[in-house]
Amino acid sequence: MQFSSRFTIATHIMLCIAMFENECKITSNFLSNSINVNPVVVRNILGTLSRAGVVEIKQGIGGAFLKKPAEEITLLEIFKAVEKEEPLFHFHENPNPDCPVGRTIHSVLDGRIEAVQSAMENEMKNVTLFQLLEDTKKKM
Amino acid sequence: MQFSSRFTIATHIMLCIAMFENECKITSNFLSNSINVNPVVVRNILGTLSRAGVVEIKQGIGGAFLKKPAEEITLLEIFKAVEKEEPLFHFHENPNPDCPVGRTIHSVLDGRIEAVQSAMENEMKNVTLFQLLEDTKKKM
DNA sequence: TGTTGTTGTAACAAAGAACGTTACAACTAT
DNA sequence: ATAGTTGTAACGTTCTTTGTTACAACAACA
Repeated sequence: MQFSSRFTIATHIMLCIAMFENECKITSNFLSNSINVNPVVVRNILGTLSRAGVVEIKQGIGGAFLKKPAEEITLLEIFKAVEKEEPLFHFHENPNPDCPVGRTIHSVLDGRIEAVQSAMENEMKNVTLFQLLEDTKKKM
Repeated sequence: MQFSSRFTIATHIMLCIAMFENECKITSNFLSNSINVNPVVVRNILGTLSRAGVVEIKQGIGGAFLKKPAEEITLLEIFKAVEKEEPLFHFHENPNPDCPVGRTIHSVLDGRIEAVQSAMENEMKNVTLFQLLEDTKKKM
């Protein structure tokens, strides 16, 4: 199991916008060239980022811009924009209620699973686009 | 994206063994009845748990047993037994080395991604089968 | 007003993963 | 030998991911 590459692509998109929005027009072609992926893939992901309220896209004329300061955009926001809102773990659906374990497995495990998911999300919440931008500038 | 139900099924299996191994013979049929899933699915997962060294299976005669005390078996061990060893996030493969962002995106993001994965794994490492067993007994 | 460069989206295809199922060889106590 | 198991191969179905073509809708601008 792996998260789809939508997340790393979306992060790449956000970084490019943050880095270049004042230098040139960021079109889906520009982005697809940096990411090396089909422009339609970029446009779709860009669309979800726009609906999530982190970027603004100029229709017709073209161009993408951050809708918030990079300091206020976290990895978690990007992640949630491109991943379906669903529990991280797929639970088997119909454990047998006649078995003591089957009857209780959900209530025993649900909290633990949520804790795992929270741990993951908290880690992502602590990383901002601004930090990634600084890291990128340092490595350029 | 979701982790496959193999993980919750495997945990269900481990809990059943821990709970009943001294009371009755734990066969794939017994387990499939509690979990409500095909016996072959159980046998496959039981096989990976056995290869991971957490259970022992009696061939021919049948029956599954814990190979370590429940206190020493963590959710992480169960998780790793049933999930492929691969990075949690699928990175887009060929970012453009001629773009400053494309050139550095890997080195900027890899560490952050590992931190997310570690956060998840640490959370799982802190839960033992023994704790789940106690929780189950309380709720019975 | 027509042209040009965009975005948004539908439609399709290929590949892989998840899950369920049948079938059967191999094994072991009795 | 029999009966109850496990191990595993072989399918089939469904869903997700990823890439692709095609084209309508849109907005600046000559």
